[in-house]
Amino acid sequence: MADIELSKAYDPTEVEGRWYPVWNGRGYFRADPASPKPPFSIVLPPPNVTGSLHLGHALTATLQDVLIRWKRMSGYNCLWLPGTDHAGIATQMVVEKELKKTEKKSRHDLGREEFLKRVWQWKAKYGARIGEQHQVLGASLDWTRERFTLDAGLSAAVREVFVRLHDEGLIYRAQKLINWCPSCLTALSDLEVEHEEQDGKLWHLAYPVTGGTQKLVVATTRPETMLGDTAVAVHPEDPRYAGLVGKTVTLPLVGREIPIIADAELVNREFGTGVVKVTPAHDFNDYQTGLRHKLPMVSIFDEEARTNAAAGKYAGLDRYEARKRVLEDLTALGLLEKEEPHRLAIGACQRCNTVVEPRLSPQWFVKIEPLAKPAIEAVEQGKTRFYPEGWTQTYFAWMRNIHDWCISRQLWWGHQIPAYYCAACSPRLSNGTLDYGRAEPMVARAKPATCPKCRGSELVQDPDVLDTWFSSGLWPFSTLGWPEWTPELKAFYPTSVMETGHDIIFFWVARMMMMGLHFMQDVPFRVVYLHAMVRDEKGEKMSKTKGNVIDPLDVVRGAKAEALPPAMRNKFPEGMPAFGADALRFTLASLTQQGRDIKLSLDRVAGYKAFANKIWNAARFALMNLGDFRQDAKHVKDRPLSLADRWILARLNRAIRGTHEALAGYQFADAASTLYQFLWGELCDWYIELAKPALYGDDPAAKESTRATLVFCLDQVLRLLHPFMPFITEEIWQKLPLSQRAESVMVAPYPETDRRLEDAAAEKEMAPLIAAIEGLRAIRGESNLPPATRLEAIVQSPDAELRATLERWRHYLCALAGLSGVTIGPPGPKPRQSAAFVGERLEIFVPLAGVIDLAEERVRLAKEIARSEGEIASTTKRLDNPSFVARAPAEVVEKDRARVAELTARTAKLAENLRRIAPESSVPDEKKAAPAVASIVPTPEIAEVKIAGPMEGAVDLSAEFKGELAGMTVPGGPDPVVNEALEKLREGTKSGLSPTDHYDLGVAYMGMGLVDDAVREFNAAKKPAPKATKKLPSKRAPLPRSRRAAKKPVAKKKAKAKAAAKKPAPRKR
RNA sequence: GGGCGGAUAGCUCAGCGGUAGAGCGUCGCCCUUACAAGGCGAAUGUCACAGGUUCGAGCCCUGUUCCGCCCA
Repeated sequence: MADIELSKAYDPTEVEGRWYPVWNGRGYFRADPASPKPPFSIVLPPPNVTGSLHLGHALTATLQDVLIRWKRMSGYNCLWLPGTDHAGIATQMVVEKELKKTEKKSRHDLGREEFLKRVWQWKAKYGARIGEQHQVLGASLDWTRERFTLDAGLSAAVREVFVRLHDEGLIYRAQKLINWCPSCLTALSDLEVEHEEQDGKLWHLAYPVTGGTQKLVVATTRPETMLGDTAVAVHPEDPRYAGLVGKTVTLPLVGREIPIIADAELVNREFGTGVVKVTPAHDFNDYQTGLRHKLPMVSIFDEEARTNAAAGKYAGLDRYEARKRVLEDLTALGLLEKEEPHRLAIGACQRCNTVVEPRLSPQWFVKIEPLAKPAIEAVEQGKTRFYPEGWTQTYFAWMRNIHDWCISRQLWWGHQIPAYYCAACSPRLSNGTLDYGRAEPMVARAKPATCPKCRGSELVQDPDVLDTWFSSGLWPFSTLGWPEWTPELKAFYPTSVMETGHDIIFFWVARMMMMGLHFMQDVPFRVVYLHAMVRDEKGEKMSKTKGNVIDPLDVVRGAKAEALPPAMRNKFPEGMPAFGADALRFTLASLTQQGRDIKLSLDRVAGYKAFANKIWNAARFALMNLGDFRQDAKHVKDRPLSLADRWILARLNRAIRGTHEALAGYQFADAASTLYQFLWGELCDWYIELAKPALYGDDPAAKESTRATLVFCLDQVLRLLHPFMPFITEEIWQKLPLSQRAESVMVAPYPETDRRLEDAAAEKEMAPLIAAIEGLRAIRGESNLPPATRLEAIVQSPDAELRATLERWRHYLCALAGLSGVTIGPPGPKPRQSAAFVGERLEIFVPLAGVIDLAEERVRLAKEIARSEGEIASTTKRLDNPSFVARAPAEVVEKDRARVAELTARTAKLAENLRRIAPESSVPDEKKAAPAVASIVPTPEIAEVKIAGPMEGAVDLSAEFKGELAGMTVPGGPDPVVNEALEKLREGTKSGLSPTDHYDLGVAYMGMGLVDDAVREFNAAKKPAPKATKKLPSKRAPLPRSRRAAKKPVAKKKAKAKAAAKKPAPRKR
């Protein structure tokens, strides 16, 4: 296997292009309804057939593929069913626009049949693109079961549902007020209207009371609709208008006499004048009022929202023109009393953004309440669960307040309504065409042969089509063959998970719930996972006009600059690099923790591309060092393993557990982060480094165990990662010298936790090693020592067992910390002029005065001390509180006590070391070690008075402190170093301070707890002696003592170390 | 008007009672033969504001202010 060489850098484009056809060709994506394995199914939310994938689709594809691949590898019989939606209005509009552009024709020029032919052509041309894009993303969809909402089968299902609901009285036809788009010329459901608050006006119009001089003033935002007023309403208990109810007003401009009615529901006494005009044919509230009071309903607009004959002399105007004219004329008559600014919500068509016009027209409706009730109960009973949970309430709120659903659309592209009219006996309009509004529909699965009434044989189908969501509401079962009782339906309904964007919870999720329960007597899915909306990195919605749309395929395959939208071109003037599908998928999965928006930053994608490269190189390292190793049947734990081997296997087991738990809870980001952390933070950063001595060494047994461990870990982690990064994992996995290999990682079993891999002892043993290595690296890093400089270290520990451990693994220490040698022993004489690391139960010294920058080392130690003391202070404060000790759980108190003890010891050691590396001659004797700095802390009061913060600019420190320091005494004993420094300050030497002075001053500051100042002095001590004045760092003035104490300087351990060492449990949920 | 989500490091976000975290970015030192798409080290936070509960509060409660979404 030694011949296997990977290229140095991972090239996603080359690799990703190869695998999809292989997987698909081998039939891995195909579900088998006859399989004995437990089923797991997801139906892909069908994208618009003529559209192209955006990042929201990529997110959907990623999350679903993660679930599907995970379950497939876990032994489930997985069905992931792809398909597309005919998307009625959207598609028809696109094709109409194209038609206008290329042939300058409208759909009416072509006629219905010809136009539909064109749409089908369009579908044939672009429909395949969705599929191709999913393949680029690696989505393991079962293409043999691809569906389209207008397929014959699905259309049959739609007709069946329509007829059955109609027979059950749940679908009816009625003349009702509906939302109408005057541009799309169709009815819309409530959901397809988008409300937006705008600045508008409120006009006060005076209506003269009939037969008198009195006027009623109504307030309205739509004065033009007064032409269709059929009443004015007041509140029944409004004293202002008592006595007027029952009288009439004469509608200005029109001359119609209309009643004054009392209606407590419609009228809000506080709003406007307390008098409301009632236009039942053009306002939903007024419509209800009209029904309550049996008012006439006068429609004044035609289908394009232009005034019709009912508008009298105003007929033929656009609604806004009509408004203008009405206002002009009312003004002329002196009936416009007032005009004031007013915020109002405007409803606009979801598709074309035209302001919708409520319109009275005959439409088909679904009586929704009987369908909603079971859908509410199913969720209440937990038959379907929402993730994130919060959506449950949103779902309930909508479902409990639901209105009948207008399902007919005056479009051509869609499922034509299976209702038929007799051409012979149906009423006709004056122009001779059939009057569908009054005709009696016959609902049937197929066109009836004759009219049951007149025996006429010419029947015409209702020209309207159904709302697109009507057919998509059936998607979870219509795609499985319903109304036939197919094996697929039996095996895969209810589906396991519905994963989609939260924006269509009402449009789609709710309707699938209702339809599924009604026709399948069971919920359509057990779990609904609703993902956030993908936005650009600034949180802005992606839109073509903003030019910030990111095409997932550009991210995957890269794009030339000129092919990018403007915002992207700015970011990538040289063109967008190919990040690869794996990187995009991993990014999207990692971002799912965010709230309702996902801000996609391409920097993040770049980061995960680097991650892919990291994996690639880890594998490359392994393969280069495997020699002739081949995995055999022996379990990895049956080999003689090194500590590092045992440790990484234990960590692997935790990663397996973490991944499982995260996926089971739909915590995609947690799973991704667990894998990222394990692979990079543990396998690469630690294990591979620890493995090098063995791999490069001469011990064949050590080599063998290391190789076995490496291969085992890679095999397992590649499988774990496969659902997220299918391509790179397959590419590498194929190259591993495994004993029992499946054909592909995607059909290899998903790793399960294995008790044999657990090894708490190894983890515990590694902890001090890692701590020691990190300590040594910190010393090295702070002194800016190049890695080439080998160091000699002395480790002292009172713990014999720990000493033995270190002794045993001294080669790890040497290799990873860059040591030439290490002496391990019990606490004893400390080497002079050495850097020191104080860990738990061990101290490390690096006694190379010539190599290590002792000044840097002093700063480092000072900071360590400060942190330690800070934590001691806060913990002690807590322990000093009697109620804490009394009421807090014993283990918490005990933990705190232990922590204080540990930190106190640590501080003492650190302080001692700080003293021992004092510059010049102030190195004290080993025997007469001065007390730890902590013990000479002066009282805060003194410190507070003493140190005024250095101001900006040059300050003569000695002058500033002169006098102030004169009376200072340091309680806790005469520290010669501190006293000397203070002495010098008191003298106020004009020539400034020597490095030693600065150092001493630093020590003094430390003693006072003034960390910033101390650090500043230690830094100053590193520089050559200054001139007369000393420029202080102009950073910020130190905080007052009290504030600073509140700051919690805390010893921060790197998370890596934390994960690697003590804390055994990885982060959950 | 009702409801929901968000406000934590420069940026994007985890954390939801017991010592403030990650990724990216920043700074320093290194081209150490898996990886410079890299290694090692470092710095960085009045956890929006104001009250309250608690021995203890980003975390729970009550208000407030911003930002965003949904429904009427």
